[in-house]
Amino acid sequence: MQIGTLSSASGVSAKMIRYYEETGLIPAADRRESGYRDYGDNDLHRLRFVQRARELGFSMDQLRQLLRLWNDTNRPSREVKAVALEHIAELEEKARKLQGFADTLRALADSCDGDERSNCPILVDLSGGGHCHK
Amino acid sequence: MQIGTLSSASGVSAKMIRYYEETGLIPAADRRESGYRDYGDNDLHRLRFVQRARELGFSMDQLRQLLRLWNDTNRPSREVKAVALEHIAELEEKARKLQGFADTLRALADSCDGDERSNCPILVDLSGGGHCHK
DNA sequence: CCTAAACCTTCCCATCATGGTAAGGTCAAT
DNA sequence: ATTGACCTTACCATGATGGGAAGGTTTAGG
Repeated sequence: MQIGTLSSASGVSAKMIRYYEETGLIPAADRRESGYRDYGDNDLHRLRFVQRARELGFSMDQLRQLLRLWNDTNRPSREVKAVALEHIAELEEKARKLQGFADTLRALADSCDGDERSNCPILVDLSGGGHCHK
Repeated sequence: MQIGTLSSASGVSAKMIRYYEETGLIPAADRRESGYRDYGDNDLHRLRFVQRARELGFSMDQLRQLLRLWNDTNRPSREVKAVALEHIAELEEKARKLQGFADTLRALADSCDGDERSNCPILVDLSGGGHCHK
């Protein structure tokens, strides 16, 4: 299978497949005489795994861990669960932070009339209003 | 005021102040004969505004909009509110997406024993388990 | 057999916001 | 005059991705 076929079948762009190889996330592909990369079903399987994990927001570092565990059929599920839980904590922290920003802004927006007049509590707050004693 | 003083007073690194100038987010600073940048209170005020908005997750593009509105004391508050609401929607969408990832993973992690045995539903799912008829 | 299209290869550049570092100029205090 | 703290520009790096150029390969059609 050529890289284009693998790309279509896995949903990962050829560009990214080469990048994953270059950075060692996946092993270097076999080459034909022409220099073309040549893949097999196991490569497709692995790349689909990578794609699924990326869709779930795992970083490439976490993917490296997951792939190591994925290759080792004898690793305890405890280790996999630990990586997953760590990632869950990161995701939830990021989500909370963003929602916090949204809530802060929402409160400001609610206090802004949003009409043709120029008075705007949003800009006043961003300017440091309330913290400035001048 | 030199750039270091402005940096301490605003909480924005000197590096980023130069970058903001280079990309046109803030106007080019006055220069002394030595070539040193020279700032005044208005610059500090503007940079604090920028810093507050960055803390709230506004992109530099949105900041450009906000600064334009901030400079124009006669703009209707409607325009400011529109930028804020747009950003709120973006933040909430990102937060929802991350929380969705977390929920998906949480369900997988809950079904994983996390013990010394190797059986792990998390990896099975990431491998495409359930979608593969093979 | 020749050509054109559709592949593939490597290499370089860009993103966005930020940090680091290096080589060199300036200023203030000792 | 020296030292140390400051400033300047210029370049490189991040992480994950896309874009494009310049050139080689393969395959199908005429």
